Amino acid sequence: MKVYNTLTRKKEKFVPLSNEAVTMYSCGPTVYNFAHIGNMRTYIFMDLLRRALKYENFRLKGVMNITDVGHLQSDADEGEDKMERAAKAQNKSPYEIAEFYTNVFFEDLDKLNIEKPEIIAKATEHIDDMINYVVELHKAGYAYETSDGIYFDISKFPKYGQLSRIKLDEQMAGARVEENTEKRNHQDFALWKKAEPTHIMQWQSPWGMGYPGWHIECSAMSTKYLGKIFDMHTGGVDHIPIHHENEIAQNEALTGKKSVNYWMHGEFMLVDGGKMSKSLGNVYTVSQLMNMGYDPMVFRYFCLNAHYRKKLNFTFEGMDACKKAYNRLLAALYLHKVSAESALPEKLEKYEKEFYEAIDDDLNVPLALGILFTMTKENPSKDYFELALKFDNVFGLRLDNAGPYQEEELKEEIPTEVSELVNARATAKTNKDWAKADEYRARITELGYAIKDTKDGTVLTKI
RNA sequence: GGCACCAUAGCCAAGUGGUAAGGCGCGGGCCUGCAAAGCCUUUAUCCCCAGUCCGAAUCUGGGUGGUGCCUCCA
Repeated sequence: MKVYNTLTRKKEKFVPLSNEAVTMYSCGPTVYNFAHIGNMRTYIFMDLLRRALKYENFRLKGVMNITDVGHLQSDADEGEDKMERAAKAQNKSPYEIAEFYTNVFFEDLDKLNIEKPEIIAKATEHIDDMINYVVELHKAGYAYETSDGIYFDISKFPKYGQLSRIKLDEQMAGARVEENTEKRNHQDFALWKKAEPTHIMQWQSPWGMGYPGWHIECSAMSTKYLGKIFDMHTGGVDHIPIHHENEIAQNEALTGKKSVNYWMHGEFMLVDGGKMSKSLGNVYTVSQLMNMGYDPMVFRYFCLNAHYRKKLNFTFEGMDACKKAYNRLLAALYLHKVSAESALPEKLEKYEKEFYEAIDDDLNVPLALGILFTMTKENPSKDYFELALKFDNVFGLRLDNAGPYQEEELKEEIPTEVSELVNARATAKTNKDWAKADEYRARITELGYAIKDTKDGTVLTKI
């Protein structure tokens, strides 16, 4: 498989360190709030990568972190802890908050048919590993203590900035962040923070009570489960400049060796052409989409329709298009499912090869979807259905749900006024009184229902 | 100010040197009393300018426009 490596900014052939299993670390959620659809896009990307690797017969050892430790609002060492703020707002303990949102997160993964990585690592269960890591860095001279914590000394790691390709001296030092005067370098980041007595989540450490910095969490846990050097690391593009840069510094300071061979990042999802943000009120969750009548698979399809390294603009117009496309896809596949015919082996081979090449080329899933659509246009054959299911090992679109095209069932009760009109229209139709029939239909429409005459009878849908 | 990405039909989106996948929509047709749904079918020369090449959406240079990051962030 060829994958795009952020480190080299090139597509490279993927060669694992070991034949046993691909070692992959994926940045997971901070569980202080609902994950939104932008977050989920990144996990869908991770899932596609995992599925594609499996399709190519790699075995996997994946780790995903659950950040259930509070981190500060800003790296400027001020501001409130996110977990604590949520806890206060909901009058619960941080652990309750974390548990609640962790569960919701996994439910969302399930809804979107995202496979859980083999190992799920909670930050609060790895505090000792983090402390040990900080101690090591401190001993080796890469960290120093200030009045409020232990910081990583960037100047001791000259390679800093290799992933994002920033030049440190060109950054606007302190432009939007209050400088912490005790820090030796502007980019130095906290490995461990000393806690104020009021801070709820804190642990005993060689530096008194405190809590870990965000970046050390991922380094400690990836090292613990995957070793100092592993194959792949995934995350969102926003993590490139700070979080992953810091991880590299932490991991490589001690070994002097490249810690991750392939860095892969999923692009952002935009909403209406701009950034998703709570203040703009354009943040959606999977549950909200479901309440609006969108099956989670429609959202997954929406994400699959664009390459993972391209920004994807979320609009409801786009979602409607995908909803239709997805439903038609299932309907088309159903014709193959119920067919007893066989397909020409050379055609099956051709589609399978095209699909493989698309996936193999840095996960060109949009192209692969196009291939699937083209295949469904073939004369119905159970073989095409079987092949589609094989493709679905990568797509994860639950194509086995293929069934005859169905109108959405009305979830609510139909008002008697409407059902009476439906009956009256049926009578008028039987009497070939078209004027009356059309009049009834117009009134049904006014009441918010659409009426369709199918060969199996009249169907009502909500407008 | 710095870094990065992007610009393909009405919309979404593949394609990165050999003559524009796929989806939605629109138009046309079949079906229907008429509609709707369904099915069939049609629909672009690739932001602008200059250059390289037998040949460029694809490479180079210069513009213009958009987005993200540089602060927690998927």
